Amino acid sequence: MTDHAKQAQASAADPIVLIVDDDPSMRRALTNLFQSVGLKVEAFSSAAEIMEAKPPAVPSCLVLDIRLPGLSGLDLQADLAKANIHTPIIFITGHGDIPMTVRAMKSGAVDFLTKPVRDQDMLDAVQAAIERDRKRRDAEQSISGVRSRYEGLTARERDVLALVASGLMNKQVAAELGLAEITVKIYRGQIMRKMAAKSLADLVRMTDALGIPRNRGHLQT
Amino acid sequence: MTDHAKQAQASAADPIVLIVDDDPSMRRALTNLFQSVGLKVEAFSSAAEIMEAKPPAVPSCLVLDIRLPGLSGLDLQADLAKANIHTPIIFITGHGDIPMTVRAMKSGAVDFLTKPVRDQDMLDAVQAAIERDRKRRDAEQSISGVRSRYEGLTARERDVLALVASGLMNKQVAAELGLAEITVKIYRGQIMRKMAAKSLADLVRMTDALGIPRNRGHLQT
DNA sequence: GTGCGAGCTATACGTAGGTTTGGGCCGTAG
DNA sequence: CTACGGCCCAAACCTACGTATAGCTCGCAC
Repeated sequence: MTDHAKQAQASAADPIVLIVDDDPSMRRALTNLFQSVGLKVEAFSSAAEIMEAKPPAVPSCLVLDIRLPGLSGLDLQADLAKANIHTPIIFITGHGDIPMTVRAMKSGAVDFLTKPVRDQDMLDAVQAAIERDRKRRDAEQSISGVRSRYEGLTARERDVLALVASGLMNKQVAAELGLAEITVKIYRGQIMRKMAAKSLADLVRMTDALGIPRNRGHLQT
Repeated sequence: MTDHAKQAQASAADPIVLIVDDDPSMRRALTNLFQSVGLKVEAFSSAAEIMEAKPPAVPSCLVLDIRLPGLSGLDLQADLAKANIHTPIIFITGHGDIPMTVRAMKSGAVDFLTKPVRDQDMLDAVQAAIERDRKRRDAEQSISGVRSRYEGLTARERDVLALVASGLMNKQVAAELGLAEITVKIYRGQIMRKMAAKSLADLVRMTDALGIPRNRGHLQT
C-alpha cells in the first residue's frame, strides 16, 4: 500500500464529531475544543440540517443542544432512532430538567451535560461515545459478511441450514423436510461452501449471529 | 399439585418491591400504593438496613430515595453493583440535580422520579423494573444449569471441550493437546454426557453462553 | 426450443465421529 | 495397602458425514 493510500485510509477511519447547536459561538467553541485534540468536526445549526446530511461512515458521535430551532434535541434523537441511525448522542443543556434527562438517557444517550460544560467532561463524554460507536460498527460489520452470504443461499438451503444448526442429524433433517438423506448431505456441503464455514461450530455461531430460529435442540436448564 | 402448594408457589414467585426511605410517611404512602395494586412490599429506613437483608429470590425492584441517612442512594447503588446484586433501582428525589440523574442512569437505574411523584409514573416504573428483573433472572437461570455441569468437568475435559467447540476435528484436538485421537473421542463422549448436550450444536451454544474462549475457528468478515 | 439453475435422488467410497471392552500409570483419601 | 478417580491408550465395530459421478423434473429466460 502506498503512503498516499495509507493516509487516505487513515483519514477515512478517523472519528468525527457532529455538532448541532443554533448558537454560533457555541459551535465555534466546541469545534475548537475538539480540533485541539485532533478530532474531525462537522457543525450544524438545526436538526433539519443534520437530517439532510448522510450518516457518517466512520465512528462518530453527536453533540446536541437539547433546545434547538424546529425539532428539539430529544425529537431528533427519536427521529434518528426511527431512521435506524444509532450514532451515540451527548446532550448539552442550559435549562434542562430531570424528566428531560431521564428521557434522554433512557433513549440511549451517552451523557447529558449542563452548561457551563467543563472541557474535560465534554472530551471524556465524546471519547466514550466514539468508542461505543466504534464497537457497534465493528459488531455490525462482523456479521454483514455472514448476512450477505446467507442471502446467497437458496430457499431449500436455508431450510436445511436451520435444521442442521438446530443440531438435527442429516437423516432427521431429511425426515423433517421429506427428503432423502443424500439430498440433505449435498445441500449441507453447499451451505458450508457458500457460508464459508470451516466447521459445524462456525455454522452454528453464524446462524445464532443472524438470529435464525431453532426448530429443535434447546439448551436445558 | 395441591391447592395449598399452588398457593405457596404463587406467593413465592410473586414480585416484591423494596422501599428505602428515611421518611416514615413516605414509606407508608408508597407501601399503600404498591399494595393497592397487589404488589408485595418490604420497607427499610436506611441503606445499611437493606444491605443486611438477604437479596430477594423473586423478581423485585428497589425504590430508593437519593438522600438517605448514612450511605446515599447512589452509594447504595454502587455497593449493590459491587456485591453483584442487580436488582433494578428506581430513584426518587426531592432536590436532585442533573449530574446526579446522569450518574444514576448511567449506572443502570430504571428511572429517576422527582417529588411529588405521580402514582401512575411510579407504578409504571416499578412495572418496568420488575419486568426487567424477571428477564434477567430467567436468563441467569437458563445458564446456571449449564454452568454447574461445566464445573463437573475435569480439567482435561474442559481442554477438549474448548477445542472441540472451536470447530477442530478430533485429530486436530489430539495434536493440539498431545493426545491420541481415540482419547479425544472418549473425552468428547464424556463431555456430551456430562453437559447433557444432545448435539454438537448444543455444545457450541453452551460454551458460548459460558463465555469460553475459542482457540481457533473465528467468524469471517 | 435451448439453456440454465433449483430441486431432488442413487450408487459408491472414503473419512470423521462415537461406543465398548479392556487395560495401563499415577496420586490421594481412607 | 487398597480403593478410587483422573488420565491415557488400543482394537474392533458401527454410525454419521461428505464428496464425486450421474441423472431426473420443472420452471423460466432468451
